[in-house]
Amino acid sequence: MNILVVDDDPHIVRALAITLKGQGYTVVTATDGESALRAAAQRPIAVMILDLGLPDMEGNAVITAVREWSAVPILVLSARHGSNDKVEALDAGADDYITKPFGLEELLARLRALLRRSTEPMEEVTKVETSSFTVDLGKRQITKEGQDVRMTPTEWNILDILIRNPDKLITQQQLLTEVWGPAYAKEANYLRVYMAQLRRKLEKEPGSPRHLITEPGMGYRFVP
Amino acid sequence: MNILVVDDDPHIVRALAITLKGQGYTVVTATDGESALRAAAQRPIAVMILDLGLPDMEGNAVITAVREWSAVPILVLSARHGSNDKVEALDAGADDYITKPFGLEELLARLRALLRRSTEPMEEVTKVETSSFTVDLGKRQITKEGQDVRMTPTEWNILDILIRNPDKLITQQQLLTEVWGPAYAKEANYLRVYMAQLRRKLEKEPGSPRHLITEPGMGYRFVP
DNA sequence: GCCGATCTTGACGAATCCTTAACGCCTCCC
DNA sequence: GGGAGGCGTTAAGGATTCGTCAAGATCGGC
Repeated sequence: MNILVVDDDPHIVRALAITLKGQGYTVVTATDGESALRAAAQRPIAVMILDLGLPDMEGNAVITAVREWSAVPILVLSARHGSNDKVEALDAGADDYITKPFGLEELLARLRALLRRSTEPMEEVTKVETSSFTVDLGKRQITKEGQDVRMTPTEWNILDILIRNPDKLITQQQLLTEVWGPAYAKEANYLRVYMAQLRRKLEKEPGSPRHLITEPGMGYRFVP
Repeated sequence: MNILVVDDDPHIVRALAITLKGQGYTVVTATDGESALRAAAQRPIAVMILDLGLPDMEGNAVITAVREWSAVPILVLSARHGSNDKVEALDAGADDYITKPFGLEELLARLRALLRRSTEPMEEVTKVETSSFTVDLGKRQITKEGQDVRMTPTEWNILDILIRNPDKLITQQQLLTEVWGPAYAKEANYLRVYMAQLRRKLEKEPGSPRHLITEPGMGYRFVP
């Protein structure tokens, strides 16, 4: 998680960097607008913390330039309390505005709020492809030879667990307790029935499965 | 664009409402936590402006309750300047925090920043066409065989969610909580009634739908 | 205060899914 | 070689869910 800190005062940059690193973030720094824009272009940035009093560029110009091509959240630091400055920065594309001097805790909390919102819409890229079928975990959609394959809730539950743990052995008890509840931990019959159905729907040769593998005496395994 | 204003002081509510309406927003108001939650569940809210000094509930409790089922941006107003209050509110799920007294211009600018970010990721999927009907999300207009089709608010809410997620399975709970609020998560009856109405209005053969598909036991899916 | 539109609620066959049992195959071990 | 246990397959019943209809309740506008 890269955080870009831009401030012309090296002391502030260093202090912020230490604090942020202590929180587990990776920190990238810049002391002027030019290098800030370059740094932002070089690597993926999760949040940009931007001081408005830069030597080479008007602060709002930096915001506008970044917004030309990126939607990265921008948190503005400024020594100016004027309402006008805030409005201009926010309307230029900033997401938040704190006036110096600020509390570190507040800065971190606002940072978390921004990160929460920006990483939330990041839907997990959950598309798994095998030689005979494709599964889109997000859409809950399965395709086999161009055709959509329908799944019942129980079938989907089982498949979901197996696919989210590729190549990993899932014991029968794990599957049973996850899908049916702990009370059914010994109903291994259910698994046989449903694994057979899954194979009939997904495998090219259900008789000799290549992706939904049985580990005799142990459990099942999904092999992409 | 609905904005929900929550404050126990009627003067502030009225002043804010007038200002916001002047900006072209639609304003919904509440003076305590209970009614705020109810109001938020009743209709789609674009932003929630929340005062923390409510008579019936702890302010952060309101935030937590809303976050149970909605990602709506929350802007907190508070008379308390303490850093701790800010951190707690932000970590509870608020997106921004302004201390009273505040400048109206700043409030509006922060509001714009929140709206920009929450509506930005909304892909411009404004027009969807299928073999039997056309939907214009922006104009809220539906055409079937040259004829305009009328939708009730609830019908539209459901259709809107489904169409904005083409091919994606939407759970019954998702639909119920998004349209009716989290308290109705088990009223699967409603969905059956409304899905039948949507099909009667949109599908060529409502008996065997081709675009509004049921996934038994799970939910519904819109297939273009 | 009335009327129309919309939303809620209940009930009923129909479709779908889950459970259960039976049978045959295979492997492993005695 | 035979038996036991685990596994795959199939089919039928019972349980759950779905689609449909209609009537009562609620809301909003005139």
